[in-house]
Amino acid sequence: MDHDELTPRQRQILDFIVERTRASGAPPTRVEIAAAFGFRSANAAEEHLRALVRKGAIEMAPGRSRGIRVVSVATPAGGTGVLPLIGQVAAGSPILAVENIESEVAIDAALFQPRADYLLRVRGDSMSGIGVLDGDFLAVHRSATAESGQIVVARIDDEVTVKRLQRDGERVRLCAENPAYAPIEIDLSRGELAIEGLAVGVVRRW
Amino acid sequence: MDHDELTPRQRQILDFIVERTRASGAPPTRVEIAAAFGFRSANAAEEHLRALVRKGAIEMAPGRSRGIRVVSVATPAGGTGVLPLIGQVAAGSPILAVENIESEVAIDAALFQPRADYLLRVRGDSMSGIGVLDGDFLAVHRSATAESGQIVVARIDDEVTVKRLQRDGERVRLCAENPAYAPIEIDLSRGELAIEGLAVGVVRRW
DNA sequence: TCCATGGCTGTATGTTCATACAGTATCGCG
DNA sequence: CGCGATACTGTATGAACATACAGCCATGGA
Repeated sequence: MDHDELTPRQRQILDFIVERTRASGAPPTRVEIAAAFGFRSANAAEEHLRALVRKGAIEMAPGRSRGIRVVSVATPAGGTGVLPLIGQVAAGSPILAVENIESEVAIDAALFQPRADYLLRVRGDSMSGIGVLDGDFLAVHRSATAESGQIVVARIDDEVTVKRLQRDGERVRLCAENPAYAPIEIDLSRGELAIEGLAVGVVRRW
Repeated sequence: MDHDELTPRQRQILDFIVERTRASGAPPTRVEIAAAFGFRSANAAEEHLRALVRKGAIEMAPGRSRGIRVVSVATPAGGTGVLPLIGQVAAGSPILAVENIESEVAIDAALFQPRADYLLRVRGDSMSGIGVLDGDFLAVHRSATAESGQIVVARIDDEVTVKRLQRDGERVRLCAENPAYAPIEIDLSRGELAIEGLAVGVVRRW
């Protein structure tokens, strides 16, 4: 984890290993490392590798060719996440109901904070002011509550909408981020508002 | 690409190579493949590998240990893709150089079309007109060429920038999507423009 | 029927690789 | 000053690997 204590030379070696692994599909050998750095002896590479193992930057499988593994630099907490993509939400159905799931998208849910539970296809340009366009996928974290100022996925009269929440005591407003749309005023005491989740990110494919 | 013509056995071998590469960090050797399938001869693995090369499923580097590379790009079951996230590009360095890679993000590269090769952190609001904001991650497909009208990642005077390309014969313009920024005019014959890639999507985390 | 292809066993050879041991030189630290 | 750590050169050895060649058996065309 904390291989900040690496010497500059050791960091170069580590970088080379990462780069070479990515480029060629397998980690380099001692001789390849030596060649890349101009060492006349493969042992120089060997000793650098030992230092990297000692400092926790890599692991080595004994006796195994190209048995170098870079520790932890790569994936932060491997999330082999697949998020459901919600297209249109049928009236009266829960958002995550099977019939609403258009497909599954391979994205790590932990990319977003708090973690995303699903992607919602945005329709219309009511949020264009904050760069959320028609057709974008909104990453949504399920939550029944929200704080003033947050972008929420809400359900009003059985319709799912994305708006910015503004709370002022008992009075709540759902504001579009587009001057062409008027805010929606809601009286909480009548309980017409159901918050479905918080917007935590956007994914757009061109 | 279309190795549907693989026999069931060959597909098993290919799957094993993919799995093993992911699990151990390097492709398996002939002996390891033979051991995994119970072959009593490493040559059985060798011949399977040759068949896979013939059918375009893998490539092999001659004389190189663990020199197997799986050609297929869209990882099979949904794709556990990981894209490098490029923060700031050091002047004079290739975009994908290790020192530019800030982290890795678990997103299926095949989510985008054409496939994304890396994510580039956007700085500034010059593309805010099309919903690309400061801090967004631009999904980029590597390409040295682009057509008029496309959003490109280009390098001018050793600086990486995102703009819309407009080509008019020998004259090329790089336009911001923000009226506050003036278009950049470039004479192609002087060769000052290097196109690094095409924008294929956006990822934003709030 | 012959022949190509897939799928193996068995043996062998030369290269690639990991790794140990013996040195040399520099540098910062107590 | 001496010691340990870094950063190498040089040599060596055995295990790991890629890969060629010689066969065997089955299946599915031509």
